[in-house]
Amino acid sequence: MILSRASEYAIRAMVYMAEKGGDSPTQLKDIAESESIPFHFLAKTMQVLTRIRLVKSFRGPRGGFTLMKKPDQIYLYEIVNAFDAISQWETTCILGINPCSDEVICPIHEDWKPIKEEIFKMFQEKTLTDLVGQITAKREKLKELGLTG
Amino acid sequence: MILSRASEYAIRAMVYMAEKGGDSPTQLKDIAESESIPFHFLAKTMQVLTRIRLVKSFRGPRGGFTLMKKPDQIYLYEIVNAFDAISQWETTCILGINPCSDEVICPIHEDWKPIKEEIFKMFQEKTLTDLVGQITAKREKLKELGLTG
DNA sequence: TGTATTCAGGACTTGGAAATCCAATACTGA
DNA sequence: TCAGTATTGGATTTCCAAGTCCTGAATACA
Repeated sequence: MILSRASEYAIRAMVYMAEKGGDSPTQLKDIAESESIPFHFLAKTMQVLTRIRLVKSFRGPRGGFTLMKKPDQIYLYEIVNAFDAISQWETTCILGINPCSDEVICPIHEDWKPIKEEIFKMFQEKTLTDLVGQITAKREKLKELGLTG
Repeated sequence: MILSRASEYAIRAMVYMAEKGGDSPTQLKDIAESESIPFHFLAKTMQVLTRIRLVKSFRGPRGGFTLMKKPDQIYLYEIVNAFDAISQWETTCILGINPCSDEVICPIHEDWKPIKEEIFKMFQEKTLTDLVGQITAKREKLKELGLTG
């Protein structure tokens, strides 16, 4: 809706890794199955995360991925911005009359700006640690209520 | 970014019509040229607005479109929801773990919910009248500063 | 050293939004 | 009634995100 699939998958994959903890790498196959993410698509996604050094990859048997920082040091903003260039929102006009800035305002700029900032703040303050455990909890509740998970 | 092209175009087209005022219909060609919107695409967009009775269409010479209500009675929400089903956001999970509700919350639900509501409120409160004049003003300023309009 | 395992990355396909094209219809004014 | 004008709506194309496939490269361990 607001985020691309790649961003959604990346967040969920990293939260999953944070939940597993430990020093041994988490494998793509494991993540993809547990999180119901298309394997090959997740592979691409992880390549990006590796390139921007949010995760470290290990090839070969017992290979996989590990987080490069402690979960409470990994902010959602870093992940999301890798795929959705969220930082560009700053100057993107909600009505398509670009660019938008404090100098050249869009008709609903004054209303949209604070909202935009709230979204930024949300991604900038949330860390993986804040999400640990909650995704699993949600899935269980969905199952309990007989809704698709 | 948040809205589809169709929504953006629809808002701009209707604001343009509101600005012209008068009783005589505004033509597609006129709107498309003034707003730099692809003619044929706008045609489709206007068809939708006609179907949901936000505008009335007239065929033939001196035909075109007129607003079905006074500009201060036309809320952005009505327009946007016709193209982007914004009302469905209510239960759409920002991390892709659908559905999301107050009962089954997404990991960042508590943070996202108030933001979502602010966005709703913005579209629900803003009318065409609130935008009249401002788009033109913005374009002039962009031109003045030598930026693309 | 050989082989199975795992990620890397280029090429390709699919799906849906965005954009285009064209024939049909409705209307105006002469 | 006729010619010209403007919207209607179905069909098609384009574009990009999402998803798939395949070969190659690195690694562990027997």
